[in-house]
Amino acid sequence: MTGETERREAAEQLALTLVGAGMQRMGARAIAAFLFSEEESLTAGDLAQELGVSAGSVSGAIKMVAQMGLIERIYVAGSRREHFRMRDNAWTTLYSRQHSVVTDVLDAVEKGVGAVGPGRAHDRLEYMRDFYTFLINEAPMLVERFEQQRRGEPRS
Amino acid sequence: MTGETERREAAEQLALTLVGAGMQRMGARAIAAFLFSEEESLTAGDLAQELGVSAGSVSGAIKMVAQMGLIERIYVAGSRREHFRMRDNAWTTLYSRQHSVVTDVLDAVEKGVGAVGPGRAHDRLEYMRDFYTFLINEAPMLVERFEQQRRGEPRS
DNA sequence: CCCTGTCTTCAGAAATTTCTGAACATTCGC
DNA sequence: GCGAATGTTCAGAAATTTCTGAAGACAGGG
Repeated sequence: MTGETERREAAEQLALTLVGAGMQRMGARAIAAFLFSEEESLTAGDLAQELGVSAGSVSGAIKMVAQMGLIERIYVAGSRREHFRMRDNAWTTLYSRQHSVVTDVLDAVEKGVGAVGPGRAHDRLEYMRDFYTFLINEAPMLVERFEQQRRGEPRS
Repeated sequence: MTGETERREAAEQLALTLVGAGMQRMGARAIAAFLFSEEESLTAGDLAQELGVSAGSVSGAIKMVAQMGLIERIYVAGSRREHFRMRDNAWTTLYSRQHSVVTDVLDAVEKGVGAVGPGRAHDRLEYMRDFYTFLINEAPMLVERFEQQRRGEPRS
């Protein structure tokens, strides 16, 4: 049975790598806390205590990760607080959502294709457009395939 | 025939969306400049002029995008300057490289799996590990598939 | 060897992001 | 409706990132 300290350190370590991957600090710490928690759900107060930060920071972090689709609110009878838990499909959802940023890029590329005449730049832009379009089309199938595969071999 | 101003604006616009996608500002502006350039290659000086920034900034930006595998140095006879050009497979390369950050995350998750006993946290960590492992395995095939498909229908 | 053109490094300035804390809003039980 | 518990907002402080400019390193021609 491993210690509480070790668990927290592993959580902080994961948060750091998520920051390295582009996520914002407090959001990363929050999602790591959810991921590593043995509780069914956490409240804003729980998080503030676990992370040692102000209520304001927690409010912002929760809004962010909820917006990303990683956590959801659940209703707990007899509690006035807002309880949140990590969604089961959080990571596949996150992967699918990257699409919104990819479509933004794609829009900008399309504008570029329209803004330059034939030539090297035009060719490069077309290539980029084609690849990102391909990714957007393929991602849902990829996720689907993962879920099927996982259903196939349910437990380790 | 579209104007120079329009081309620059489209480039800056794309740079901004890349920043939104997590890339650093000057690196994004540099890669956009390469993408939109009609020249075969650009030098640090060209970039400094095109972007209106200092030589120091350009040096850092070039190092960054070269490190990402998006541009490569080419040797131009009779020129003492270092010429760079965007690699043909820049975007597929970039996609494949994301793996290094994904593997970092994966390492942290592995540590987490080891650090918690059986329970909810353990299950969540395993799920996350399985999904990211799946992605890492699938990505090369995805890129391969794109390239094959593109070879099939060469030009629009 | 020196000189010139080119690129890199790095300390500090500037800009941006992130966090806090306190005031305010909301909700629910009574 | 009132009061207590909980959550949100926002202005400013703190921390971090990014850019610049000047000094220095390096390479090649003469």
